[in-house]
Amino acid sequence: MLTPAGERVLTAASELFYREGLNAVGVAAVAEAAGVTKKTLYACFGSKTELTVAYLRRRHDVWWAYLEERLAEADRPRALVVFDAYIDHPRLGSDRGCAFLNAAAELPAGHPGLDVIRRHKAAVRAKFAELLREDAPGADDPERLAEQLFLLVEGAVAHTGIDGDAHRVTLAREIAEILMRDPRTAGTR
Amino acid sequence: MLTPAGERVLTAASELFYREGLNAVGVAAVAEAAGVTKKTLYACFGSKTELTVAYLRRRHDVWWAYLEERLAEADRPRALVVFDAYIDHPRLGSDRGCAFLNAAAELPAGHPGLDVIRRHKAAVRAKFAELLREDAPGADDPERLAEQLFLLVEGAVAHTGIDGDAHRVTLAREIAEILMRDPRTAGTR
DNA sequence: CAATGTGTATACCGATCGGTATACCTCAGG
DNA sequence: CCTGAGGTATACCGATCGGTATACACATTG
Repeated sequence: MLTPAGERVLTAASELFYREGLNAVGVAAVAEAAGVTKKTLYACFGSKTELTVAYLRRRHDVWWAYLEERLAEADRPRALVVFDAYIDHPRLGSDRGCAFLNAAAELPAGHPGLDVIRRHKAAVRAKFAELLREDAPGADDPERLAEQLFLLVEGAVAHTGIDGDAHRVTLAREIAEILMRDPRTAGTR
Repeated sequence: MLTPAGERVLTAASELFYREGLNAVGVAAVAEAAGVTKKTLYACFGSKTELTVAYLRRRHDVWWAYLEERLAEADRPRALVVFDAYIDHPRLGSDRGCAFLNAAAELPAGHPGLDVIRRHKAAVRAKFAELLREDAPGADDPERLAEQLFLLVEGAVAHTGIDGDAHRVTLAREIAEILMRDPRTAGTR
């Protein structure tokens, strides 16, 4: 469990890390933004590496909870809801693109944050497969279609950081619609 | 024109910036890798910002020349060659993903390198449109299909950095093939 | 009451950051 | 011959990096 001060540190870190980048933000800046001393920051997180991991985990948890919420009230087929969740999450900024792809671009090999990122991406991909299996039990190759949808959404959010808006996610959603309608997407010919 | 020493600096910077990230590599490390003093580096490039811009420009030029080379000897439709160029460029590393997306994740707002990145991406997108127009003059909406193919390749190379290999580019190529074959991809219904 | 945990404030550590200064070398071209 | 461009080597600058040390305040809780 995080102390109240630790919670403020994590909130400030999430904001700064996403907006400025991991390497561009020092622990002193995080502490000051949280209204906390460096000592408190290190008492709660131990190191910048662990704070980075906590930031990525929190980001995943928040987005995932929102996704599940949207999925619960959606009608079939639900796979497209994943795109919607990327487009209009109310609290997570999107103008700087995907926080996980951005972090992956900065983290050195072996950084524990990379595992969090890979697990997040694997979870999204697995969710696509789960939704496709449940909503269209007779589909040719749901695993393969899941991989395709995953690729689409990845590409869209990747470019969101350069564009400054999420219009390509909408485009990706349209392509996804086509793929889900067309039996040939399974790659059987 | 660059002096021989300047050329070595740019080569070393390209390698290091791509492998380690822009913010993780200091000018001293670049100079040492190039076998050059910092003074020479600054005589040639003036600042790390300008060196970064030169790195991005060079990266675009090298890849673009390779793309044109592949396109010249390809048969129609040539749009898929863009995917191939991403998959197997012999000299540019691909295990760290797209150098431009990675750089965009690190550069602060207002950095001149961002313009180089946007121009690079716009050039790729325009090349798709050009190829589609020339190879399939009767197509419904080549601009829209170009946008879709662009999105696919962007997504694939974005994830290449996390995967460590380019297998998703191959997947994107397969989806592109489907889209190019199907008249519905123009989004007319 | 005392003790523990959570916090503040401040100063410090060695290392590295981007960038500059001084002094010397070397070699091609007028 | 000699000048100037393109180098090298080294030392330095103030700022910031991640991380630690010392000392004090204020609660809750046993």
